[in-house]
Amino acid sequence: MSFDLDQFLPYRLSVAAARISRRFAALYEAEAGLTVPEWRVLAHLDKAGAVSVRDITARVNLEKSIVSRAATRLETAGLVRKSGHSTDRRLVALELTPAGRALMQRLGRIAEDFQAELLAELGDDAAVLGRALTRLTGTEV
Amino acid sequence: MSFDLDQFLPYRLSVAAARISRRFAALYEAEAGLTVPEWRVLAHLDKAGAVSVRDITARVNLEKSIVSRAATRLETAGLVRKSGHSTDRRLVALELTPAGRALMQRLGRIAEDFQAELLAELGDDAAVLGRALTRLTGTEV
DNA sequence: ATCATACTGTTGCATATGCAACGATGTCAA
DNA sequence: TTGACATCGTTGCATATGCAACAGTATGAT
Repeated sequence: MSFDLDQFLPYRLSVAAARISRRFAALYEAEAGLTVPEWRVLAHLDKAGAVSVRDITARVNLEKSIVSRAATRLETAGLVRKSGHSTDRRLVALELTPAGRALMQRLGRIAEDFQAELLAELGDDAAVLGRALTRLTGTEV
Repeated sequence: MSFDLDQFLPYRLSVAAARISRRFAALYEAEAGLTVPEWRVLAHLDKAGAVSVRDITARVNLEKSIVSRAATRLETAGLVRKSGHSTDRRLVALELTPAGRALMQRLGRIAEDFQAELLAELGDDAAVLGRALTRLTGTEV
């Protein structure tokens, strides 16, 4: 018997992730036309305060070049402020502007509503899905 | 309290899918340097026989332009043969060459081994994960 | 103090993607 | 039959990505 792509976990994960990402992107599209990297950087800055590109790279699973470019675009859009690190001058300190914080306030609500929607669709399976994703992703989340 | 990206399902799904895809790509990298679209087209042709670009597009969740270009590359590599459809001349009939079939034989085995590895990592959660992915992906798998 | 080495963030470049034309072909009603 | 309209696969173009190089800065041994 031949190989069945429809039962192949990497394929199914990839399709599911792409669909969910699209659904979510459609929701915040009206609020702000962000790319996925821009959204991740924004969300991380909201939680972490002033951090470097390297920190973001490590925490949100993105290439440093992608983080760098996303940060530049967000700065141009007035959502993020770049400044130099006090002691280590190689580092850039990124932080949200008031406009960035205001936007994340709205996006955070949208994201939480969407999360609730997904959890409702998943019902009892939600907890196990979470555990499975943790296992698949490796030790660190 | 602020929004937590690490608990956000679209993010976690996306990260997990990317990691697993990388792991799998590393496995078949040695066997054949395929892109993900090329791999999907190959796998579908192996199961479906002679089909059109449109059929593949519908079945493997890829843009038609991506399928078209992947098919062209696979043809250049001697893995796929393109021919005209007998009655509807708009359609292209794609099918594996003997070399393509031979490659899929090897890749299918690699994929099944990898699947088994993933299932082992997931343990009891595998079944629930499958069901959750089906729910998230919508009605059709 | 000096030098080799490592690290940070940006940029260049090749490639992949998404979307909208486009030419070619097919369908269907009048 | 003709002509309006739909469909198929390809291609052009703008943008996003991944990787390697790069300049600037820090670190640590001598």
